[in-house]
Amino acid sequence: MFVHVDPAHDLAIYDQIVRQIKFAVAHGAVGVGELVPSVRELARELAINPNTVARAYLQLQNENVLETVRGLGLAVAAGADKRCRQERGKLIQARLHQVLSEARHSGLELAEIRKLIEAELSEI
Amino acid sequence: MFVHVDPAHDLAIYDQIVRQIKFAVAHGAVGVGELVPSVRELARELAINPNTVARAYLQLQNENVLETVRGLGLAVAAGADKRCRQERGKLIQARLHQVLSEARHSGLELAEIRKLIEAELSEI
Amino acid sequence: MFVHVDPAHDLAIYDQIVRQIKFAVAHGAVGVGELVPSVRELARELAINPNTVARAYLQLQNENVLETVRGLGLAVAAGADKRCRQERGKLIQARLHQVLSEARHSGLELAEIRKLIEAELSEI
Amino acid sequence: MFVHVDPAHDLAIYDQIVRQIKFAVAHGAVGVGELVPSVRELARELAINPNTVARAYLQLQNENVLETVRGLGLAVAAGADKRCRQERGKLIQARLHQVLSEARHSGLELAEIRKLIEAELSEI
DNA sequence: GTGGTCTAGACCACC
DNA sequence: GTGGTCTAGACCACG
Repeated sequence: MFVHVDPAHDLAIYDQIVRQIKFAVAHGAVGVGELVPSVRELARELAINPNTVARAYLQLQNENVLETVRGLGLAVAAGADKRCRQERGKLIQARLHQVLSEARHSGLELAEIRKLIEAELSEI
Repeated sequence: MFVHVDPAHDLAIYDQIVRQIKFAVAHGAVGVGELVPSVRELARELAINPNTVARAYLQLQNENVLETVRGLGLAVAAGADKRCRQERGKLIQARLHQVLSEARHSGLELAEIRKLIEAELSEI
Repeated sequence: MFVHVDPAHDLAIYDQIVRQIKFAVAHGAVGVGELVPSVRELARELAINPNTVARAYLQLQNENVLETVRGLGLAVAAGADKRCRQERGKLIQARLHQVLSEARHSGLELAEIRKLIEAELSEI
Repeated sequence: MFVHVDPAHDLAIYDQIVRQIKFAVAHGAVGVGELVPSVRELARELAINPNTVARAYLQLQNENVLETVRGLGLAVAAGADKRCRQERGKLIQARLHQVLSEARHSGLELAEIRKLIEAELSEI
């Protein structure tokens, strides 16, 4: 399964599931039209409360990532792959913006910031 | 005053105060040994409950940023300025690391990441 | 239950709770990973305000003795047992040091101090 | 002067004064019948609030360590030296009792406690 | 059910 | 005046 969860993480469990499903959809790990695991199955697998999985799936439906296929379950919605990729890009950009602007406001010089960035990039 | 608070922000009010006091200490807006505004005064100024301010101040004491001067109030602890600056640096580095590694894991090419960074840096 | 509180004691109630939880952890009365009584339950049991219990638990989290398990409660953190035992040892040593050095400074002869100690030890 | 005060100490300032006066009396640093510094003089010397000194002196009068000498000030009361020495002895004994009993209750073996004590005694 | 946060108001010791 | 502690009761997100 492409989802794993860490109850000790500060992010809510249902949110971890949401993100990972979106991530999987963005990467094509699950294709458009494919069924995701049922609420009960995923809950059993992750050893968490089914309500938590249901909540994650509900949010994914509200964001048009998943859609119900009557009698079968939930499937990845048409266009969800593209939307997930876009969202991911925007998210990263927004976070990058926030970090860099905070770094600047906290008094670091541009040169110092560049140094930090290069150090991090070379690590990856 | 060097503290302002946004109750609509997702960060807890007491945490906003904690961060801003640390920020002020790191910048020298309040020097070592100086008194910070009293609990009641800051509460009145921010139009929040004194307990909330007290909680923020309590945490700052636990982190050795403030110390009580009995009967007078709370003062910036010795060495707090240096420690706050260091902490700030580490925090920024950690966040930068997280964002960049997430960017990399989400499939962006190094060249694309650099483009985003340059765009953000030039904005600042 | 392994916690009891004396409101007449000069030590703050929340601090009594903190110490007794640490004591229980050090002794293994509650094992690593086990849940401690919920805030509301302990408050009811001790007939005190839930906020007071919450404050004690907050401090125990800051000292890495407890950690939240979302939706379930607070559990003893990994390694907390060892840390609590160490802390207890250091505390006793520090207090012993203080008493003995005060005794010496107040003019008592070594022989007299030893007499006092033997008297106390035989009592225990 | 035989009194010095640390506002950062956790003990209340007035209590620090009380203890040090008693200590001085017990040692004979100030003899029976001798005058102690006036409230104003001591306050100026220690750079603290005169009310604080007054409170300490008040308590010392209540405990019959000092007595007023009309027109002159406060003097060490007759027999105060003996009483201070006795009190000091009892205090040390009580504290020793507390530390040793806590050490025992926290699970340390008698042999271990003795080791700690010897280590401390040899240091002094 | 759980903890986390916030408000409101009280009493205390200390300076 | 100051901070420290405690009570009472509310609302929230999470599982």
